[in-house]
Amino acid sequence: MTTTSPQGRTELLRPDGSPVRVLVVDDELSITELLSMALRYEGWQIRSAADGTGAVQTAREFRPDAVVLDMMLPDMDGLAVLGRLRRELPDVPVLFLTAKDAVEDRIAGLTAGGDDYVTKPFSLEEVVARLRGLIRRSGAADRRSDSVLVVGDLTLDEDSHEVSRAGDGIHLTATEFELLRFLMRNPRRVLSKAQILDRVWSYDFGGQANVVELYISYLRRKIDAGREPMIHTRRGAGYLIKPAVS
Amino acid sequence: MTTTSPQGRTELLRPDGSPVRVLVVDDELSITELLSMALRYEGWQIRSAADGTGAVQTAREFRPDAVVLDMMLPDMDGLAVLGRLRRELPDVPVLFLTAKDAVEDRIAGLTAGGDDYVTKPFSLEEVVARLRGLIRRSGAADRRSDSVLVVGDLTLDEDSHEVSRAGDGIHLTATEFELLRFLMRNPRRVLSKAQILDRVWSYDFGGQANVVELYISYLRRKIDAGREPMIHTRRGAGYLIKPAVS
DNA sequence: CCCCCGCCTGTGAATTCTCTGAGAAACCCA
DNA sequence: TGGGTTTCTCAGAGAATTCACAGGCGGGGG
Repeated sequence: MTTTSPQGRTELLRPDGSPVRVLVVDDELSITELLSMALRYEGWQIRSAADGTGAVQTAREFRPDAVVLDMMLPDMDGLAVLGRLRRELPDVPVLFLTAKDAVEDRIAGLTAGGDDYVTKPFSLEEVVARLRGLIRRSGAADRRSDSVLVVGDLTLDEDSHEVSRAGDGIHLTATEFELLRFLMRNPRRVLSKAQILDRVWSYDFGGQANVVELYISYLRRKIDAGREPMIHTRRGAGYLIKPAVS
Repeated sequence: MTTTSPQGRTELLRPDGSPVRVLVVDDELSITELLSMALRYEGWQIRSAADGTGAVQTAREFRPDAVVLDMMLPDMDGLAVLGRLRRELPDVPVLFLTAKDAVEDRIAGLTAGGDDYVTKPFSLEEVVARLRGLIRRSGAADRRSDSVLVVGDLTLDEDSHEVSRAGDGIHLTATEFELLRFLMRNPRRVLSKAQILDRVWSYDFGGQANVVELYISYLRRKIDAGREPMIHTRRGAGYLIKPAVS
């Protein structure tokens, strides 16, 4: 089931109307804090654990609808944690966090079961999107909720990553896609460059804030090119997207 | 929930009808005083603390709906304070105060959880507006409260920063927008130039008082242009805005 | 009725913000 | 390993915004 808040954002809910529950497992406090903050903001209920033992314990009583699991934990191997979690909650989808250079083949095998993974350092947009996908597909949330964002004649499919305006397919790079997704999930709302940076770029990004301007520029070329513009600048405040008409 | 006071101002209230509670944390007394005064004027209940330890302590018993937190505290790092606050009050939104040049510093990720920040020196309008936004979105206040101010046929949307009169969109600059917002939040009430200056301009503004006249003039051109005027001068007292049809 | 003070507004300059081209570095896939 | 793609830095151009200054206007007290 989905519901629309007054701000116009759509939230995932469980069939019984209660908030989705997510368990976050990572030994770095800064990561669990960051994720907890961001996921709570999605309207989800969050519990966190710092090691495998704690994870299994918490899972038993919290009964989460999804788990975010760092593969690198102090007390036991990620696979072992996964095994015990599965004994506890056979059907819960898991989003793995892995180091960039980690053995991807092992992960690949694991995600065959409908799970998914992101590499550190990740962007929050990425984590939230993957998690939404997992929860949606697991059936914990109402299945009718779909994965297509629409603003005016612009559509973005979060599953297939297809974007089109007025029927014309548009090719976007990964970063462009995430930026557009963030804008489209907050239509008609001014988003500051800081907000965009925090959400779309990795948490360890230390570069110039003008990458946001740059990517807005890229998006405009692809999306607004020769059409009625949908992406608008609010000088001194940020950017927003809205349907072309009105 | 929102309610309208006898003076015609709309106030944010918690679902149970009690006033919103805000904790202000800053080591400079002049800042906490300034903020406390301004926020009390909004009808909110304010408590303040001068350091991290005091902040956590006060938060524990005061249970604020929002926190204003200076990132630069004598006893501990802003992030450390944040962590402890979060342990105490997982869902409370935080408005960070940061020095202008320290923005890049370690603000990264902070706005991701729905939090927000303003740079010093700030204007009170800015702080109040951001705080209202945070509280509104956090759900501490009734969700029916929305982000659109209306006076006569003039509307101002705080989310999209859009302004229109009788359906015609009007483009305002950042300062014009803040001034109009202040006027519209106090319809039919005379606001002195001093009040406006204190509220809309940064607290360290050292310029000529006639910027207010100047910006009123700008607003009139854009809003009253060729229409029944809504912005009125009370010679010797100040300005006020009210619906055109008296 | 006149003058003073407060208010209005045109001009222009300094500043800040945004956009975008060019190119280097990292990345990806074969 | 090699070429195409993507990400990001740097820097200059250009535009928008802010603000000071100063002359003009006009309301209303005397």
